[in-house]
Amino acid sequence: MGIINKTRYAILGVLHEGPTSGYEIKSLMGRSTVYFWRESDSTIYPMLKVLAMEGKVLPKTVYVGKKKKEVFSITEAGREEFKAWLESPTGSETPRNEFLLKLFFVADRKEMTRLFQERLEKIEGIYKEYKKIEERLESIADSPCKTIRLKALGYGIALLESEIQWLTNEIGRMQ
Amino acid sequence: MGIINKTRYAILGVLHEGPTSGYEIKSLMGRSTVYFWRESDSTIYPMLKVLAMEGKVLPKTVYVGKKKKEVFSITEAGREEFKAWLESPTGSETPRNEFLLKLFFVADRKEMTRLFQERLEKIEGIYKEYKKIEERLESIADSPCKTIRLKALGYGIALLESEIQWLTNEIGRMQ
DNA sequence: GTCTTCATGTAAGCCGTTACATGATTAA
DNA sequence: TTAATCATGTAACGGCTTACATGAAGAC
Repeated sequence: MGIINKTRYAILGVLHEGPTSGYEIKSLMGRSTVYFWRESDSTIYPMLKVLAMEGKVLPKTVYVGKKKKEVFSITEAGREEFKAWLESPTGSETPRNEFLLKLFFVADRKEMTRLFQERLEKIEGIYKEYKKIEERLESIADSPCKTIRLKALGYGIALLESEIQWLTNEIGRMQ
Repeated sequence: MGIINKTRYAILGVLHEGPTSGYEIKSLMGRSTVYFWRESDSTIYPMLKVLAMEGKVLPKTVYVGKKKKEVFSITEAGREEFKAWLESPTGSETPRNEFLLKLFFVADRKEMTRLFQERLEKIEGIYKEYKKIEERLESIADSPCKTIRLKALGYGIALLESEIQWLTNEIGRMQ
């Protein structure tokens, strides 16, 4: 029951900040939300059409030089739906974490250490990416949006840091 | 391509520790893996049949009193597949975290604080559950399995603790 | 001229959830 | 005797991923 598909909110969220084309949404997500919200290539264009039919977004054909683009802007109805989603209780993610599943079944310390090491390497990579994004964000001009984004990013970074610390500590102790 | 469906490993993992019926797997998962690996009601029985056809598990009809049960035990082939999975590189979870998506789009501090509060309440609930499970685990007899499970649980607890701390700190600062 | 990026889609197929179904046993 | 738990499934639908398709503009 109820709406399961949340691609619409991700799209409305991007459009909330200004008119954008499907392609731009795609590449923007590839640069920003990938780590916590990934959309497959093929989801965005059809969803934009659905949203347009529902009157939540307004399409407009725009020419950049000779290139044609469909640029979508959010409508009042779209804003309302987006706001309602933001304020609605957040559904829990479907708990499917393969790493934790393995951890649960692991039978000896050696295998556990290997799992921890693998995990550590992975999240250290993500941590570095986050730090890069943070640097880029810090270099742009001040704005309320910037402050909030930095806080959101800081949240992710803080969690990664404590995980890295725990894992490093544990791996060290096990050897 | 490749195998996406990991229900099989969750099942093999349970059977790895001893013969079990579909119903028992279901209820055991409901008590233990729910927080990081949820299987829907209807996935387990069909998967057991598939695994039986593949020769990874061996079904056996057992009577408990007058009650009929299908009890499955893992075969050598099943053990091998399970071990191969445990040792294979862990695929990253599909990143779809609605909370972080909202956090990314949130436009003002008030809404952000509300999000943090909602999140805090939720993970405090999970934290309590984890602590209960930990207590139960600590009370049973010592075994290598127990030590490892406790460690895995400790991992989850440590992460939750640092998240709770961060959120509490941040909410306090914002008011 | 060729490669990359921009730009927009369709189609097949698997995966998973929800709802639907059934029936026996045991505890209250 | 009624509710809960044990016990085992089927079917429909929607969501998401992968692969497939197409074509223009600009960079090198």
